[in-house]
Amino acid sequence: MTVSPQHDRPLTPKQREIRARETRILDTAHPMIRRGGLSSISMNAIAEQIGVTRGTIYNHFPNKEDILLSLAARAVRRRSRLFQAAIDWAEADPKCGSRDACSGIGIAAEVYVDQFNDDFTIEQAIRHDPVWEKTSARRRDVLADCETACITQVGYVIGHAIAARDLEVPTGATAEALTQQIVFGLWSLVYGGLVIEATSPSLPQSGITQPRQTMRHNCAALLDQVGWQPMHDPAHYQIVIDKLTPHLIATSQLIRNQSTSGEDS
Amino acid sequence: MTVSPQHDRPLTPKQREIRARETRILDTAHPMIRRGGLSSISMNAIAEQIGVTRGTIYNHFPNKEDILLSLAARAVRRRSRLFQAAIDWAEADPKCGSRDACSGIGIAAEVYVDQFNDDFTIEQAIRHDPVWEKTSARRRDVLADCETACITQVGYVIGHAIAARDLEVPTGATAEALTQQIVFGLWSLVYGGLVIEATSPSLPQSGITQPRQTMRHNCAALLDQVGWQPMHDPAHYQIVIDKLTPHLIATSQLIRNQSTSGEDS
DNA sequence: GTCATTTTTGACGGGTTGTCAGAAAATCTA
DNA sequence: TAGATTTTCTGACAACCCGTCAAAAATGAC
Repeated sequence: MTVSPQHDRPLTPKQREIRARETRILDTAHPMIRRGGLSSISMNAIAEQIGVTRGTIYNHFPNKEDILLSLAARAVRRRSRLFQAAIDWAEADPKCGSRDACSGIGIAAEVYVDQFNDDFTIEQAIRHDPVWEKTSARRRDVLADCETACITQVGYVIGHAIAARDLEVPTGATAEALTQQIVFGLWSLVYGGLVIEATSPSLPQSGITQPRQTMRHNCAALLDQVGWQPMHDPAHYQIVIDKLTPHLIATSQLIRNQSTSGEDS
Repeated sequence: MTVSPQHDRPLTPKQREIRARETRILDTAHPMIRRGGLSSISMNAIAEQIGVTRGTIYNHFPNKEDILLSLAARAVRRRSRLFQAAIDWAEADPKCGSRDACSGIGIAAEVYVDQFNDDFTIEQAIRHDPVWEKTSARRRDVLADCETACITQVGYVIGHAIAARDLEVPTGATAEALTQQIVFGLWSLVYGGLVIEATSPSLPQSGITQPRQTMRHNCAALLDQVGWQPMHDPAHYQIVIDKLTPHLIATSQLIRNQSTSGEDS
């Protein structure tokens, strides 16, 4: 917002500094979550840590909530890259079919929650109206686009499954309806399951002792129910998990190390 | 609103007033959500509205978060009563089997979100660590018990289904494992679906145009997959929805009007 | 080196939470 | 009923935090 739209002119040192600071703010805010929880993020603390006054931060973000929203957009981008890694991995292996790619995305979601737990926390935090209502519409749109991209990845896999005849569209139904059902089903099952696991202390008390395994089982049940070939084979599934998980963890490391720069808005 | 007369130890007028105030605080805080959102709840506002100083409120609750937690416990109790209404309704109708009772709980969850939307909001809000970490352990336990009660209701229905042979425990598996799978599956599907519906603006953009219908469809698919008899019949399901929903809405009205007193802790 | 422009500052006003010593009220006792 | 004791309430206080804005400082063009 403080940077004037200069396209051809080389950036002046000051402009460079300002642009870099946007990233620096986010890089500073993010690790605070791990150290002191979400509530430890404050304009004060961020400003102090990067050696600048609060007023300056407000030149970049209109409020704290918008910083959170930007962090959330980053988080979703990371998740999306993990999804893509799973898809690529499955497509590269001739032994893997479309269904494995789909399962792989589920595994990727699990790895994401484990490897980028703070990001997962952020994603949940920004949903809450005290946060949400203060955010700017522009950044909300950016986030929505990131999320749509994630959904699109799942849709892509489903589309390929239909094209490959692994998945039959029932007579009288449309591919869109089927896609909607699967996407929303898996989304609810995985997102809901992981949120419940992360935030419901009464889980073991309620007889849910193995949420992850149960979650996978339920996803498989859903895919079986819509007739996604090949049908669930626990042994094969376990092999996919065992081989894909380390790959995704390595990818996580890669993502984490990569510069967080790029478009932020 | 009036506490049942205690025989052994008559309450002094002052004690009565104090005890009643606990309820009054909650009754005052709750409607603030509808008016100004969650962020409009403040010790200041509550104290002012019931004609007392902030200090007095702190004699009842150690902080704002504990008030929210108490409201959440109330909320879960309301949901539980709605669940029970659905179960009772299904058991009273000879045309309804165990599976209808299970579906009924799902309908009840939908009605709960629609009729007690503020309560649903509260339930989500207290999960967030900035809130959660400030709450007292005692009240957290109370809440956990309320939630366990809800889960137990679902477990009860599943147990009856197994007993009635509507649901077969697969050879090599235990009833506990099957129950866990169904409970966690439905919980994730419904809770996740409703949270996504309520907080994800990118939903239509992502091709999810009918979240509720899709959600029901997926629940039915899950129950079909585990072989819960009778198998899904859209027509019959619709009849259950059409008859049960008004009943549950009426029950909601009843619950809403009923005194919110009782154990609060 | 000058001067217009951009950027940063830091003090200000308004809010919130939680505490606590002292005031007030209620209850008890004689 | 009057005083003593206990309980309860108060309101000021300290410590945060947020967002603004006029004035100061830095920048960079000429």
